[in-house]
Amino acid sequence: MEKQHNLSKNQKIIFDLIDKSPEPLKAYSILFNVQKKGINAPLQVYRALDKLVEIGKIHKIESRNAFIACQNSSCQISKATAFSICESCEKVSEISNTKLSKYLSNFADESGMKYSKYNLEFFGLCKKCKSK
Amino acid sequence: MEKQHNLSKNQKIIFDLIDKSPEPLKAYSILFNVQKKGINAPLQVYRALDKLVEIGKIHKIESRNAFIACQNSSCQISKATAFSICESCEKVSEISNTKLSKYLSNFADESGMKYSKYNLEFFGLCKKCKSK
DNA sequence: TAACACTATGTAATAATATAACATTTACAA
DNA sequence: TTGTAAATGTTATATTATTACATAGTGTTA
Ligand SMILES: [Zn+2]
Ligand SMILES: [Zn+2]
Ligand SMILES: [Zn+2]
Ligand SMILES: [Zn+2]
Repeated sequence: MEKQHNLSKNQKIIFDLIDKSPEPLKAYSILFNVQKKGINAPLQVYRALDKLVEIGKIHKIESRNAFIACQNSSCQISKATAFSICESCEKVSEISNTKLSKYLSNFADESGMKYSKYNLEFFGLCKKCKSK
Repeated sequence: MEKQHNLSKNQKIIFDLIDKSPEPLKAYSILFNVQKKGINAPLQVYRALDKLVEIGKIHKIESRNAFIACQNSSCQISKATAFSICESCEKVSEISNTKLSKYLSNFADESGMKYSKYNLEFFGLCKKCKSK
């Protein structure tokens, strides 16, 4: 059973915006978009983002400093994320591939490190951009 | 045969600093450290970093906004990078694992996307920090 | 040599991303 | 109702990165 998180007011406003967006959103673009709803300061945005990331409702695309809603039913795998990023049009998608996530979640090397989390970003050209 | 890159003056200064460092360095920490060598402005640092990343002498740790020297003999695989990051002591190592890099380099899914590059960051506790 | 293209440098200003510090309020359980 | 954790509001500031413009070096070729 998945834990239920009742989003607070700011968290809900910001999640809804990200969830509706077809592309990853940056913090200050979010701020600009929610100012009409009474969220005035960067910190209010970053606090909501932090929480939403923590509970797996959104993910941060590290190479882009942008945030995207989880596509895997409120990510049971927020500690195991993989994305594809088109370097031409900047389209970003979350990859849900059982084999891949199993392979990486079980990955171990000789370092003696215990890995509890990973983030993977693939780059390339999407179908559309390839055919241009 | 690997292409030879003759580093320019600023590139060399900045590469040497990163290469000697036991930990990833941030751009402004680099700037601070090279001011005695006549590099005065952020842009001088960022330009050198961009070039060094491009030719694979260093890598950017995206989740930390920091830079580390390539550990794989001037990375033939600067387009296929993997790191382990200790969330306690922040130790970062480059992972060289042939199976892993083969697996990821050959990864394809149904999206029709052609992946030419990836970056993977594993998080966890290093040996030292685990035993505390 | 001269003309050209390309890479690198220097400098100032500014943009974009993120956090610190502090005061207050809300949710909710003991 | 008292305690506590989570969330909010606000101001200021820190950190990371780029724009714009001027100049200088490097190597190639006419
Ligand atoms: Zn997800
Ligand atoms: Zn595309
Ligand atoms: Zn490398
Ligand atoms: Zn450690």
